Amino acid sequence: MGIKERREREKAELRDRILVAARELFVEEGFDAVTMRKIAERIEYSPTALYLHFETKDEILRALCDEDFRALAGHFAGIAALPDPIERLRAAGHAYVQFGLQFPNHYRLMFMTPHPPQEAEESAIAKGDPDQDSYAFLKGILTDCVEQGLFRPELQDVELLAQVVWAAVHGVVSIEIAKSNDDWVDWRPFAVRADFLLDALLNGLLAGTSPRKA
Amino acid sequence: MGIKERREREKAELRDRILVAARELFVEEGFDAVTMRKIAERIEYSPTALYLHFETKDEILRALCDEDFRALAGHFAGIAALPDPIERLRAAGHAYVQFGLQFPNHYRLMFMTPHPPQEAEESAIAKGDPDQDSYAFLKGILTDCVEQGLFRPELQDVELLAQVVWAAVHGVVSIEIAKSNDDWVDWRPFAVRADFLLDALLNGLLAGTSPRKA
DNA sequence: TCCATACACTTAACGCCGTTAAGTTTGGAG
DNA sequence: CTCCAAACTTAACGGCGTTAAGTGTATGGA
Repeated sequence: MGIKERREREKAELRDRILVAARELFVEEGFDAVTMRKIAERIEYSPTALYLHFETKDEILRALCDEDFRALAGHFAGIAALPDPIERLRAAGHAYVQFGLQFPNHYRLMFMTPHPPQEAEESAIAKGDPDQDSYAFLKGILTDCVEQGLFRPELQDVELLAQVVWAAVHGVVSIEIAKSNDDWVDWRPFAVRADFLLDALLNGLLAGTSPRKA
Repeated sequence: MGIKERREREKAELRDRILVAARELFVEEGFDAVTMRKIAERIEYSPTALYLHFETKDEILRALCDEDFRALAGHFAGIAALPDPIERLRAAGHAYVQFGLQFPNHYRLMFMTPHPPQEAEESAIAKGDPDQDSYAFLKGILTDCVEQGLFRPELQDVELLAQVVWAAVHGVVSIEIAKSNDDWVDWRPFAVRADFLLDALLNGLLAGTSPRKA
């Protein structure tokens, strides 16, 4: 009795088409252009049809976020192979920053917009798996740094380290997204800011006294 | 002939009442509750009356931002008196962070939301005056740090330093605002994160090799 | 084979939103 | 007293997210 299966397949297909359309709108027309009506028009269904697949618009956005979080994790591919954990950390920082600049609308949705607390995480991302969970990936790198004694000896809390490194890099990216066209500030080039912050922060974390220069 | 003056005074008064109402809504009901209609209801005028004083809703928000930027600068009062520029820098960081946590809706509007580029700055804030312009205040502190040789000698670009220090602190604050109720991460207490990041970054900037601990 | 039904989907509508067009009131100038 | 300009209102437009009610059709059971 493959009928039920076929039905489910078709339903999942439409669900996917909704997400694809939403993502296209996001990329092509920006944050505010993503409306239920426009998504519907793009897939040639009525707006209410979307509600058969998602409870609210917010759920569509959350699903998009999920995909984007996995995409972000994908941006880290290859980095795990670098032998030096400090190099890994730098490379991860660059990958993160590059992701943010390449997909500012997604980044804004993922990291700059408050969302209602997520339901107990049935988020389709395997939490803790570095291939899907970027935060876990970052913690993995920092664990190596700590275990190899690269950081100052009092720095042992990997969770805290991860949150702070993340915050720093997020700071540069999100200011760039929100404020880059604000002429109040005589902005240095983004890449300079990003590299400089990462270098300075690493200098502050590393055990050795001699400043590294990339 | 004080009639014209009286008229202007009354007009300015209503303008102020609009801003006050908008700010109240902001604080009491949050970001999305600030609508033209609710502002109007609060001051007991019709919604269209607002358009006699502001061209668009965005202009109201920009005016609010202006006030908030001055308020932020006010948060730094007293810090300028501290003799040690490093202490000033730390204190400024704390003041900034405290402002962000106390007024998350304002902070979100000021620093986490992209705005159309501002018109040639008739923004009512005296750019460069540390009492009104927080960015100038930060640059002042960093200029002192550089001139007193407290930073590593290759760090001379005060503009870059300001942008990077700001980015770091903004990172912690904005992640807190956007993500604090996200259970994916096992958050360390906010104050710990903020202090740790500031300390680590300062360690990376300072000339001396011995890590400072606050 | 025919019918009842479950389900995917649509049409129409509600109550919001920012904003505009077209009146209405009113107070001071001539 | 009249006229005008400015301040303000009412009514409306088009768009938004979302819901209620109705339609058509494929399907499983008789």
